[in-house]
Amino acid sequence: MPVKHIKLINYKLNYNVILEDKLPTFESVFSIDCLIFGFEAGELKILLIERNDEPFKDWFALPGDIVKQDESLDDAADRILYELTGLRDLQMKQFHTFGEVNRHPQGRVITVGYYALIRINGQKELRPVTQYARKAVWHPVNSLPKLAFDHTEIFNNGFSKIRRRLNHQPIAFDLLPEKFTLTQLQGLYEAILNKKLDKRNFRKKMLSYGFLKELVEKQKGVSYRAAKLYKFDRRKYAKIFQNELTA
Amino acid sequence: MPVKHIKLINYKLNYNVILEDKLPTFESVFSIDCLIFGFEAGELKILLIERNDEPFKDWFALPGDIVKQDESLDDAADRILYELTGLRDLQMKQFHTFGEVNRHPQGRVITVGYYALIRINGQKELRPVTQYARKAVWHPVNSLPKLAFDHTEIFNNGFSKIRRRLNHQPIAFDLLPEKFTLTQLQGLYEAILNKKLDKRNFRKKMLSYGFLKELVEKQKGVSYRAAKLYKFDRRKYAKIFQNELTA
DNA sequence: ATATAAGGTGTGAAAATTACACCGTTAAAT
DNA sequence: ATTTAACGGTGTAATTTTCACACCTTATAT
Repeated sequence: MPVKHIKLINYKLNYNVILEDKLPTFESVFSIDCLIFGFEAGELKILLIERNDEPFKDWFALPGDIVKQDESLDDAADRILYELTGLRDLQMKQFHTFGEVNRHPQGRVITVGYYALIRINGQKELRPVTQYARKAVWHPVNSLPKLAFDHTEIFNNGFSKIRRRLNHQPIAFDLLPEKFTLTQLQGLYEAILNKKLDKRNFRKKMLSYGFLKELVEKQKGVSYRAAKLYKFDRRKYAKIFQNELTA
Repeated sequence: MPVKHIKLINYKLNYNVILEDKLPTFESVFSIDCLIFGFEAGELKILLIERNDEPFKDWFALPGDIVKQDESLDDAADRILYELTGLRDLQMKQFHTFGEVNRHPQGRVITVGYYALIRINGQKELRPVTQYARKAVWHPVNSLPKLAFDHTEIFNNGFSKIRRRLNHQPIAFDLLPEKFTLTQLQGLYEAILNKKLDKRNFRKKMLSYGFLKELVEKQKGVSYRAAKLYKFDRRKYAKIFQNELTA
């Protein structure tokens, strides 16, 4: 839900007026929008900012901004995400570029969508560096509010790509703590794919890949039998993947 | 091989001089580059233009140009391909956006890569509408010359994506004539994947999908037993695909 | 001790994948 | 008429992968 709903209902109507009155327009720029997924309390979430400026002041939006003249897209993505959320060093990847003529009210803006999957770390604070984002928050993907601009479309496009990628690449591990249980892993797959999976088949298959390292350590602080912890072994994965490529 | 090799060896050295002397520079623009695949004489080919202007005059390049202020990326892709090659109505799709700072000598150019797979039609002439391309030619992917700008990288990126897509989507049929034999289809798969496939398994599998329509008509003009012709049945495919999605 | 909550395990049926070789048909060349 | 070159077309068995399915075990809290 938009943060200030009543005000915003009138927003579209006053659009052109507002723009002509107050906002700068520009000829043609690139921007980046970031789709950052996290996993917390069994739920898949994305990172949104609350906008502090027109247009779409007070709306939720994907963290995004304009690419500078002298930075590559990849560099811009890193900088922008940092400025808007305080998060750094994420290794985002681009998934699609959105170039409809009127997708942005202030001018021609072509935006490149980037995504990353990360661990939500209770410690790490989300604090925007610029004033342009009032704050950054994690929001469950299952109940997203209306987003500014065409960000809902961008989200849908990126999410469906990630869903497909999940079956081919080990992207899920980026969302989990370094040490995790198989049940946690399964819960994550279920959250992304939005369907139940069979426990025995899931475990059999995951272990059969051979890139999970079983740890001696066990889960702690649970009021039931503690589960074994596992790690994702990047080295083993690289070997397996390499073989697949050369086969 | 570049068209005028000797001249071009010195090109990079003289680069800045040339630019400062003659060429316009610009702040920041979007462009489109098109990767158009065709299949002819058992070989996979892409469409290249021979550049008529600096920079990279006389080099081969992917058909590409700058997006106008008032056209969407998809529309721009259609227009640009038409202007440079005379081809129309292709239904291209974007595959990646290239945004390194110095990828273009004249200024900051971020380019969106689009691809399409089409039938090479002996009848249809390739004739560029603008002078900026001297001509457009089909070139086998297995012996590409050095390309202008970072177009070799763009080609590699797009080609590897198409290769992967081949196993999930029926994109091959766009490259064949409407009526084709199973041997032709197999040859195409082999050309794209760059490996031999087993004839019996290939036919079994293709037919098992249920989206090929066997025609009464047979191949003509061959000096050996004529093969059955098949058509790709989009309606059946849509049904099958729909079921997969809803399952 | 007992209740609770999740951990952890195996088998059989069905489907998909892989490897593999020969005869048939046609047209052109002799 | 015969031969030759070139491709068309077909089936089976072994292996691997996928899928459906249910119960006992273990740790903790009461």
